[in-house]
Amino acid sequence: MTTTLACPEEQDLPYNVFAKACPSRGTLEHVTGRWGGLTLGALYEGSMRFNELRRRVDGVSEKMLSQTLHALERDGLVHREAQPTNPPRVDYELTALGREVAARLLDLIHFVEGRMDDVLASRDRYDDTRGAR
Amino acid sequence: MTTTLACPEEQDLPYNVFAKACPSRGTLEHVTGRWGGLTLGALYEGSMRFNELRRRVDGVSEKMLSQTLHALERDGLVHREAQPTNPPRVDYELTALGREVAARLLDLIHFVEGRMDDVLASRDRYDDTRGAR
DNA sequence: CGGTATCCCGGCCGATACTG
DNA sequence: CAGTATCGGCCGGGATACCG
Repeated sequence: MTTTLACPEEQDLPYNVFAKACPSRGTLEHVTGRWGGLTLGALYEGSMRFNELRRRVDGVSEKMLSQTLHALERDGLVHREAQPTNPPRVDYELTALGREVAARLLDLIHFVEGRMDDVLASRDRYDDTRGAR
Repeated sequence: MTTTLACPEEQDLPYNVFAKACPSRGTLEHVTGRWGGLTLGALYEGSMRFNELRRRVDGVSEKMLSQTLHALERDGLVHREAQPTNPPRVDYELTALGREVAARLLDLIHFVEGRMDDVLASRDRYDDTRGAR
């Protein structure tokens, strides 16, 4: 690298996702993974039960939702509250840290949703010029 | 859903990532995918050449970087500028749209990096109580 | 340098069945 | 309802070889 650092807040932290071995890369993958992002986004609306969450995150299987929730709970982003009733009732909710992460994620999600027309138009142009080949 | 909508800017757009078939989900996966996010983050620092990018995004293979760049270019987030010199020189840079996406992504990335100590502490607690089982 | 083509393995993930 | 267990397909993605 030369001296250019256009990045507005280039931090000098011990963690750096760009490094292969940095644990932050793993957490980022939990957060931005196929189901992690949608799960955090759904829980931002409020506490939810397992099957409620399953319906909200269209297409997720029981197994993947379970795995995803475990990973997020382990990272301290989701809190699991089980009531020993019968039938059992378990509620999932974001922790304070989870809410901060989810807010940033939703900002990204909403932005992308809002610009999908541009994206689809770009795809058409790309496919027209390159696909003709 | 009931009436609770805690989400601050619940939009009424034609695109909704939570729906399985929505194209925005695909774009979001390009953006937040394993290599997509890091590639956009790296390019936020400025225009870069292929191998420069490869070195910056530690661990990415030629094949995956190539695939990732194609997907991002198709979605209109990255612009590819090839100069027909010899040896060839190709520069990649973010489009205006790409910069906006990358800025939001970096906000998330930096936040996660900054809170990794909390995350790692949470993991230790989780593994202590649950792993003992 | 800046890629593409091919091979192939591991693990992501869905489907199904079962438990408390 | 809220999961776990197990199986198997498929494809993400690394390694290698090759091209302009």
